[in-house]
Amino acid sequence: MLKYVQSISEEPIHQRLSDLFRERIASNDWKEGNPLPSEAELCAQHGVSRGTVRQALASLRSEGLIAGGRGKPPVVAHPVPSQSFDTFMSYTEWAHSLGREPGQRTIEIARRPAGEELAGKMLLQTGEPVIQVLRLRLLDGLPTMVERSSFVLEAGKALFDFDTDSGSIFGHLTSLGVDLSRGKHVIDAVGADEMDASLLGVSAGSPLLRENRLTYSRDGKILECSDDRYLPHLANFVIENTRESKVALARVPRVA
Amino acid sequence: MLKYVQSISEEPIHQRLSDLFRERIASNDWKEGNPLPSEAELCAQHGVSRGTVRQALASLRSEGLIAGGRGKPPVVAHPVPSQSFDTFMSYTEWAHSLGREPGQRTIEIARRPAGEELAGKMLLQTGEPVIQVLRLRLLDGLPTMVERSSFVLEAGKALFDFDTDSGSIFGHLTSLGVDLSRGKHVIDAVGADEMDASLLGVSAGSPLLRENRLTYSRDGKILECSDDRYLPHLANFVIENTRESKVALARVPRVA
DNA sequence: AAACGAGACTTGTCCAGACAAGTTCACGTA
DNA sequence: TACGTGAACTTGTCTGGACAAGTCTCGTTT
Repeated sequence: MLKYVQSISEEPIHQRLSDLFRERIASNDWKEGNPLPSEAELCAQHGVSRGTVRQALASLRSEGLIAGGRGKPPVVAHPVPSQSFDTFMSYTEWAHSLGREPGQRTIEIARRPAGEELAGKMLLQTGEPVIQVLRLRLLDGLPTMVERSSFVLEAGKALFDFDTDSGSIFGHLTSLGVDLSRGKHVIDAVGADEMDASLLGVSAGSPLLRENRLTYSRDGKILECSDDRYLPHLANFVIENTRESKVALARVPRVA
Repeated sequence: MLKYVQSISEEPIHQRLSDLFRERIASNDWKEGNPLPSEAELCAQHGVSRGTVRQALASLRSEGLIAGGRGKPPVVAHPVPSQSFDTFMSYTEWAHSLGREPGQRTIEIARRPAGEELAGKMLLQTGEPVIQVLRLRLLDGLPTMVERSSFVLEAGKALFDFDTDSGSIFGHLTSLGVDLSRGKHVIDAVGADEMDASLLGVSAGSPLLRENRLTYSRDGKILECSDDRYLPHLANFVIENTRESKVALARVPRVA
């Protein structure tokens, strides 16, 4: 623990403190429902002023890790399991975080002009070239998801000299400095088409869980549009929400 | 605006300020991408110290409404549309927020002992009585979703003297003081069974979007377990996440 | 034994000041 | 004209203090 704190000691104190507190909660050192030490104690223990301690606690509070009221010490709240941005955005990261082995079989990678529908989704001109990748994704060797990704040229051109069978496109792009920083995910259900059926080993028309994803850069440019179809008995989505802390999610009607 | 601030003037200053700023962003008075006034200006305008202004801004920052870095003034961030807890939890609230007309046809309401599977989900003893409601939900008169809800006795007994055809169970329970304050939603896809098919007017086996919901009280007790099946061309789920602000959501593997 | 109340303790709120670190812009120089 | 340099400005960080408001404990009173 100390090692960690020291290794990043350029970070501001309040952030080191909140990281430390987060870790204590995660490691069950501070147990759910138990009260935290008082602010005065924390000040003395770490040799900082009350404002700094409060700044660290405010960070935890905004994440919903602690809750409490005036007069009584804050208590460790019910932990809402939440995946990091990388884990949620990247299939490979996700599988690794579960201790499973991700895999993929690239069916095709192509450069072609965007059709009308795709161009509309990605806010491109119809006919603008995009890079399209069709892959079957595996989990511990078993077919789990069919991925149809379309990249804008700027992001996708880096894929031709990348072995798409070898791993994470998300990770590869990130390591190249492409800043994928926002995702919008529309989740619905769809019947398997002929391609889905043969790849996933189910019969045509059987229900699949579909995630339509748009990935944005920091400045709001759309970089990727994806249609991922999961075997519903193999993967699904979990959302937790509470009255106190707002969560960015929505159930929306789909226009015909 | 002033009226509003005055009417709740018992609230702390930093909260009134953040409410005011939130409103300015919502009303497009402060436009997306534009920088906010400097902290010094805000202090002078409202006659408060910098700490208080910063406390208000920190609140907006934690909600992802503003973003910015050291040296330059914070800018209004891309608004991530997010539904309130009530709107996400209650079908009736949801429809109303869209300006649509919600409806429901109660197929049955019954008290029966919980089966093994349900008892496991709700952490009850097998055979403990639960109240089960089966309803077809409509949107502007059109069948949209089949809802299978099971309530623990404590919450469900209030439903027998409630006309389940008349509106929101969530709203009714809330008005009775039942504190539904947390939800866990597992989203997957499933083929329509005979009952779903006849109610929704589709053929058996066609793909439906399923939400398995557990509703908790403030102190962590499970009050409701629901299996909602949507016509996927009529409703789906949207999740937005960014690298900066964490979101409570997860994609999880489903154990066989 | 139960109810009440004073006081200690804790958190919430707000202020004023100081320095560090980054940005912006105008001015002077090459 | 193009380029750096530096001052002014802005936000981030941290401190110390003060009072308000709520909680808890324990001793006293009923």
